[in-house]
Amino acid sequence: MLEHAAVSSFGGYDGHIASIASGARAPMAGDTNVSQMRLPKHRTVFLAGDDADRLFEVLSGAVMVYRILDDGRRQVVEVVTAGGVCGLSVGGVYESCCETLVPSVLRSCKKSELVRSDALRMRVMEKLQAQVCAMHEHAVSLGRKTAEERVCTIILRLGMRNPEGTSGEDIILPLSRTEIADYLGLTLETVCRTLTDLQRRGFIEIGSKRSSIRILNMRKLRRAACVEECAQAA
Amino acid sequence: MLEHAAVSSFGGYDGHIASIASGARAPMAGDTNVSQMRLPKHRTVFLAGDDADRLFEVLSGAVMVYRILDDGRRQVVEVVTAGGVCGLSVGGVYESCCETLVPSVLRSCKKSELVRSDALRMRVMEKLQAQVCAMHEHAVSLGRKTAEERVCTIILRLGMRNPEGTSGEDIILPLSRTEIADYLGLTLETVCRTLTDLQRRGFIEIGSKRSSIRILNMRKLRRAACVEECAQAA
DNA sequence: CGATAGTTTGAAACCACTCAATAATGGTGG
DNA sequence: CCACCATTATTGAGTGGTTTCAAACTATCG
Repeated sequence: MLEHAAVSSFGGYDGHIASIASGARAPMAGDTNVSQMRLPKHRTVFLAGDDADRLFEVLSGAVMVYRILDDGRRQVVEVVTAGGVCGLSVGGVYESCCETLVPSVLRSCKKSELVRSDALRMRVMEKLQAQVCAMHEHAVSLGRKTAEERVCTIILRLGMRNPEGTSGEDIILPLSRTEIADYLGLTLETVCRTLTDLQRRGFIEIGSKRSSIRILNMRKLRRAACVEECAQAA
Repeated sequence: MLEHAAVSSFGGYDGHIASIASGARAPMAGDTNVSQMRLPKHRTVFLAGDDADRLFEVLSGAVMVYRILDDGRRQVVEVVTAGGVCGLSVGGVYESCCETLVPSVLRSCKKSELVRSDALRMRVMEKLQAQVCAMHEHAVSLGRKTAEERVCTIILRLGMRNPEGTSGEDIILPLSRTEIADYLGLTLETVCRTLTDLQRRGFIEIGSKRSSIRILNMRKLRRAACVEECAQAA
């Protein structure tokens, strides 16, 4: 069935992980210095206001980090896939919420480990660098791109595993329309309309399962996304 | 004259540093592993496309990191003040441009130093954490806040050195209207109009030098900024 | 004191949002 | 397996906040 599937897209790779359902909240690893957990989709990893004593590494799957304003507006500030980290904070508590988008495996460790373990620190720092760069990209989208450019950009990013120019392979979106909207700073209606329009113009084809998208014309999509060619696959 | 002055605001503190004018571009530290430079305002530190072999620490002053799209749209993705770092990259070249906003002192080092020096790595990592959190805030502004909320937010941030609730002290903006606009994802006209409106309503007072602003009603400004109280001064 | 860059203000246009209704999907239980 | 329900997605019409284009105004510097 896999109504949600591989994410890779945002920088790592992924596999389908059967979820082991648990409570309504990710089991916190008490005082264990390092622990690993397998979470089903849409499981809260941490909430704004929680003690920010742990750092999380996404081993597989994907999570989103988001904030909610008093009046309910939500902004997904980061989508973290395999290879990324989350759970940073400046004060003693998390300032954002975090939940899985798809079944995911996370490793968490106490932040005090960062001071102790050189290997961990090295790893985290490299991931942080990549994530800062990704946030810059995101800021450009949010600040200066039109709705269409933003939607094209996220499609390209989610489809990045595809070989260059290989229009045609299906991309499974790990995000719902609402989540895409909250990530792109748009409304879900605008996201829908834009997707429909891109399909009408032959850029993409939306699958019958709405979470799958096929790129029909990579060149047009790239142009419409307004991204400078930069990141080449390692 | 100090038409541009203390920045502090974004997390560090600042002093006025007499600039030593040099060429049109910051002198690159050749192959020196670590070097320090004092730059006047509006000096380019690096450009998108440059070899990304160096990392920069802002010792005093402030810089902005920005991108320019093909059609000229610009987005300031980050304002880095004393204590912050810039110059990260995923590939071999910088993807953004960076220039000083005010006279600043920067220390740069070869990225290979990161692997070698444990102290440096530790320091950079901590700064990166804070900057990721700041980027999250910024993403909320760009994605979900109205023009007025964004402008109020940046004023508060630029005035953060002020003791809680001390409305009345002058804040010197290190950014021009255009730069504020490019940082907030707005046009300079909207920034102007919004500032004027905030003044008309008694939230702030704009100095005769347009780069200085006085907060008249901190409570109203906070409410209008739509920020949850979070970061308390250390 | 004139020139230039930066800022402010105005009027009209447009993109994205809001509100609202319909359609499709996915899961549940008979 | 199919009917039913809740959720998610799509489409439409009208509004509004921001942008765009244009013109004045103000500082700053030689």
